[in-house]
Amino acid sequence: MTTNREPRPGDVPPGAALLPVTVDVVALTVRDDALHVLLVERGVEPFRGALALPGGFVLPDERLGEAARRELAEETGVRTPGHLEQLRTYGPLGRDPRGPVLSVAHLLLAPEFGVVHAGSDAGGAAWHPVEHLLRDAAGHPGPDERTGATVAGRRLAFDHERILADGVERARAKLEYSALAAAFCAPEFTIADLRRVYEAVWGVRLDPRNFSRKATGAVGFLEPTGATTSGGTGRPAALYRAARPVPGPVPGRPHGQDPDDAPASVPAVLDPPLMRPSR
Amino acid sequence: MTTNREPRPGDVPPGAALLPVTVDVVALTVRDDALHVLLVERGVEPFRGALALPGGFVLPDERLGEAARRELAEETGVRTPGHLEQLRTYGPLGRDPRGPVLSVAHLLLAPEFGVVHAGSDAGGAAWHPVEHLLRDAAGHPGPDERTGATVAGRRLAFDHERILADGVERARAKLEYSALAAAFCAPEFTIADLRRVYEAVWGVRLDPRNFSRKATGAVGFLEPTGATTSGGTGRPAALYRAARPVPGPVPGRPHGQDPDDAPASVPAVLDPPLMRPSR
DNA sequence: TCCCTTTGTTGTCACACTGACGATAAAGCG
DNA sequence: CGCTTTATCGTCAGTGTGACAACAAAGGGA
Repeated sequence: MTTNREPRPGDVPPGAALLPVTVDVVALTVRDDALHVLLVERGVEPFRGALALPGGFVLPDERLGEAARRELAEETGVRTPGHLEQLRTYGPLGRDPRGPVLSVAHLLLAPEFGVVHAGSDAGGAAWHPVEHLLRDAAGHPGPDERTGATVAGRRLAFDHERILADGVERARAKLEYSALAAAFCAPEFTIADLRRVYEAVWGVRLDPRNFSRKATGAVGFLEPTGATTSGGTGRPAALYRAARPVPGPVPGRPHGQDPDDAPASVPAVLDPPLMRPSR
Repeated sequence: MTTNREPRPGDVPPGAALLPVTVDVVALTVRDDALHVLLVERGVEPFRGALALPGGFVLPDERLGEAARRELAEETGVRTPGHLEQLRTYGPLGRDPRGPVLSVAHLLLAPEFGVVHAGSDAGGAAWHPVEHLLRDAAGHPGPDERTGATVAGRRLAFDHERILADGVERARAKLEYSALAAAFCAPEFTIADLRRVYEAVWGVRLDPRNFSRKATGAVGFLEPTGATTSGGTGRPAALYRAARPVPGPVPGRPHGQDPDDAPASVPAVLDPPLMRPSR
């Protein structure tokens, strides 16, 4: 619909700023019943050696969502699955010692994927439990306080701690009123798998009986496959997959879609919502 | 915490894009029991003569929220009141015929304010009913279909129609679980004033008796002043003001704050939420 | 002055949803 | 074959909700 050429100086009023733009990705997954975030160790200044969200500069003629997927692929070595959406824009002042930089943060919710290789300017990507990284910010109290503390107070580069907090809060909120929890699961999953996702993201324990009633009762959420699990301990569980989003736009309700982002794999609105406890 | 100098070419990797960045503002108010948006008529190409959201290029050493307030002031002639928050970032491709431009959209919820003068590059700002501007996008059906249609199909410049739709949807959603409806009202208001805000934004009719029960029952929402209205027709109504936000951060719940944005006048989370009907 | 209209506020009631928890079903394991 | 483990169904009291009756408190006109 329009040309994709470089902006010419004549297009922009004199005095307007031309800003370097980066994308940073809060990639979340559920691993060992705990919420984890993908972090890289910075190999260049500033913040060399510190942990940071994967990300980097947007290239010319590149869309924001493309840039996020590309940076993620470059720094993990794999083409990442999952649901990607824009989170919020930070800056341009007071966040990078090199000068004004605008960062468009994105949020990725995905089943756990293996990290293959260390990128060019980052010393390896790895999953880190978010609980240890958000001790001071207005996070949840946490289910249990371990005595043998790990790397509790490790600080992230730039303003990435705040971006992480915003991303986690967005994920927690979205589980309430959207079907996005399935983005953390394999294509087929049990109600218990889904419940463990909610428990890990919210940091609470949920009653399996009440959760099953609400999850299967919500319209447009789950679709039984007919198959069941086998081989594990205990009674086999029915397998479900995420329900396909409704074809036409719902009249009264929002669609919860980001048309600019990647074609969403798990969208739609949850009705009735699954609210967080302790209201 | 850092220097505010211009980015030097050496700071940015070769190949990274320097992008012009604009802010656009979806300024919403309730006027005559209908949701209105502030639009300007463009005085320069592209889209000269078309209606557009107020906005413009970010200046160097300027924060995003500051730029939004400044552009609003330049194009309306008044220092705008109300709650300002970041909405979403659009672009950089396919939205401006002059080339790639990043737009960080903002949302302003405010009581109606008079527009004073036409800005330098905009031919006058004015309030426009949103209902006429969002006929095709997944908007609500609308309370009644007038026969004598006004400027129903008028198209907005750039991708501003989509930004407007996103802003309206954000406002509709936020009324459910936040105390932001008071941002549309004068400092002191009645329950009926507040109900008319909800009815205008959601495009529905609400039962005054049930609404009164829920609004006064929600914690951290309303604070009675003790005074009542007088002079109008009917029984006088009690006056309220928005409750002050809680001092410390709530442990379990998000604060709903945007620390980068202007010091919010009306924040906090609504408990229990006031849900939109027709679930 | 006395209705009458208008608007705000309190109450009532049936229904749906929720959390707590008992009971049952269906596997593997010794 | 009981025992453990996990999944699933039922029950029941408490609570929020929509629909609606009833009452309260002003102004306006005959």
